[in-house]
Amino acid sequence: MIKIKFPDDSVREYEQGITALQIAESISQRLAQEVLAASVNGETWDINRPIQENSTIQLLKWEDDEGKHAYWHSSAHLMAEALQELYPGIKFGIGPAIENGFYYDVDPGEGVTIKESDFPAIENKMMELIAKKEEIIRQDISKSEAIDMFSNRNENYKVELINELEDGTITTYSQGNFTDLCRGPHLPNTSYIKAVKVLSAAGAYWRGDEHRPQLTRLYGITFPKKKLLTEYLELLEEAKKRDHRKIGKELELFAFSQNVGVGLPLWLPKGTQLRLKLEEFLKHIQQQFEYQQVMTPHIANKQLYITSGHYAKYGKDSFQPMKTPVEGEEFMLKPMNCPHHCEIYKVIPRSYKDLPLRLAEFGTVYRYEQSGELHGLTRVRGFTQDDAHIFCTPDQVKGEFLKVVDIIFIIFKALDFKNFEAQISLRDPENKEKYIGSDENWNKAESAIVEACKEKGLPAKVELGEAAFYGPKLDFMVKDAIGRRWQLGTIQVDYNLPERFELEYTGADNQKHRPVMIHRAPFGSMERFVALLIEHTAGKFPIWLAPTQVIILPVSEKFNDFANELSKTYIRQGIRVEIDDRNEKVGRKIRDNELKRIPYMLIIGEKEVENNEVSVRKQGGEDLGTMKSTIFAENLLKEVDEMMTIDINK
RNA sequence: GCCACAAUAGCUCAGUUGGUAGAGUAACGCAUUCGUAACGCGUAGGUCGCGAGUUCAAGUCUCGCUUGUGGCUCCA
Repeated sequence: MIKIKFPDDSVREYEQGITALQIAESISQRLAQEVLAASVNGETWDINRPIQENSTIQLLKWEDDEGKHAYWHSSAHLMAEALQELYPGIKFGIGPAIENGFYYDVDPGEGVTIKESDFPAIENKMMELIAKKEEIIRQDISKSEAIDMFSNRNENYKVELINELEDGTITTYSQGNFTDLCRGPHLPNTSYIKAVKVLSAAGAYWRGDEHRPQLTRLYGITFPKKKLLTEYLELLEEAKKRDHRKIGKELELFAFSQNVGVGLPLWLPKGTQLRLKLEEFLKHIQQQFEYQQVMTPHIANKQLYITSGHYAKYGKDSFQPMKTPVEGEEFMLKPMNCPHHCEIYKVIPRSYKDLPLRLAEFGTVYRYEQSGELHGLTRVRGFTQDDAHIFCTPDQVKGEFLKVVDIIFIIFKALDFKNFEAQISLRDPENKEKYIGSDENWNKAESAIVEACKEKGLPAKVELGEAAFYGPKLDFMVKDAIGRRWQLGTIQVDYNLPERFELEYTGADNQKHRPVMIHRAPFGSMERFVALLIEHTAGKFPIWLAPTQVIILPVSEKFNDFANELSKTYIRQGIRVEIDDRNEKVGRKIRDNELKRIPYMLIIGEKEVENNEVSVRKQGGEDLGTMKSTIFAENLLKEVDEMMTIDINK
């Protein structure tokens, strides 16, 4: 007999060799039906794998990430099995479970492509295999056996993976005629899967290396109930409605023109209004944090980027230098603001008393992003960073870092960005030659970031090898409507540029010292931030940002003149007003659609005109009754003012 | 840049096996007019992304390009 301990610390005794599934059965039939995987002494196991010794166990269901993971991982195998039947000779790469579903990278062979139109056939084959209720069987095999097995089947991708594994740790999972190299865990059989959907096909380089063959990545998702699949697909449809590209067009916020060029956004009047309010908001905060605003040109002599080191690294992938009438003279569009700010630093000799020096600029930069990378406002070729560079002493780094984190928190709170993730990007210790700067400086910078996060109680994921070539960074990531992660706020420590630009300050010891530079952009870029803001709010902006704050509706043509006068008065006071004077030509349903993104609606009829009043409805339909038009304006301006003015001491 | 898919009126989309280009909505005009659940009549709007090819005939088939979309790689 062995002792099995449960999450609630209760202990039961079972026969040696019992499985998690049998344990579940001993508790309740319902549980046995729902359990998908089990955590055994902290390791995730198949539920039909015999347990030989005293263990701590947790039964994992669909609601548990590990349960879902096993479920989707088995689904990936199921799709692979279906593909193997439909495309003889197909070779397999890797096929993991992901956040929503799973994928499998496959090489269907020379000249064979798997297209969207083939998806139904794949789905049907999967359903067929499910109906067979095939057992999924785990097997330990030796490295040489594994190599033999997969070599015989020409599975060169798998053989490559096996070669990197240690003998004695290799397992395979089989179902029907399909056997895959796999660590598991998996479902006991294929019949657990009830609803399948192949979602998309995409190219993916083998092992993420663009110099290696490109495989076909098939994305799919499965569910234990048909209804869950339907709901998921509906959710995706709903999410599409929040797409910033769609809303940006509908609300006339921004546009693109092929004549201007791909990836170069045109900010329309309403979008500009929104963006300017955000800039004003950040300027106000920065003022309180003692930043100084600067302005620099959009181009610079190529030499500036040779000095900064950027030309060597990015020169050939950038917008190419432009020539001048002077032979040999070349200028570049600026891809970042840092070198310009370094030059500002150097204009006058600096003392330790000047530090920290915080230079801020809404700086527009141009980067030649790969054509396939461009995406709405989130990835463009010309964009404006809410940039600032903090020049400080090494001792001030941590303190300044913490203050920047505060600014980012203030912004995310004011705009209700709750689900952000923080990521600390450090260098890859295996590949130090990829980075510029001394070991000592890197270690200092990296520990400053890690400590600062700890002090702020900010749970941050640490990623090795994700650092910029000049220094480590802390990024804030936010998800878009369909769950893609985008980097917004960023704080980067840089010991490199001060070195290259030979920046100095005179210390209290009357000696020259090198300052440290912190790059930071709380929004990241205005373009990307606005994009994510649109997706988070679905275009229903808080009143201080709303491109249109008030819409005036005269109920009849007779009152159009009054409405027009009122609108002019409001606009002069700085309220953003629109008139809908189509009167009753337009039905309420249309108006509701049109108005759902506008905070206030003012209805003008006979009574209102007589008394110089407005009947106010709030976004969503709440009736606030009638009031003097001047009172409404005063209240609105006061409300906006309060939202714009953040007191950092609170 | 690579893989897959797409492109028809300002917007959302239909257009069968190749046979002269359609709807809704928005815009404009006339008529109507008091708290909105699409008033009526009318007008205008398209080189079917661009360029070749096949054909008596191409929105539809083939090829190339452009732009967009979902991924991969990249992201100073």
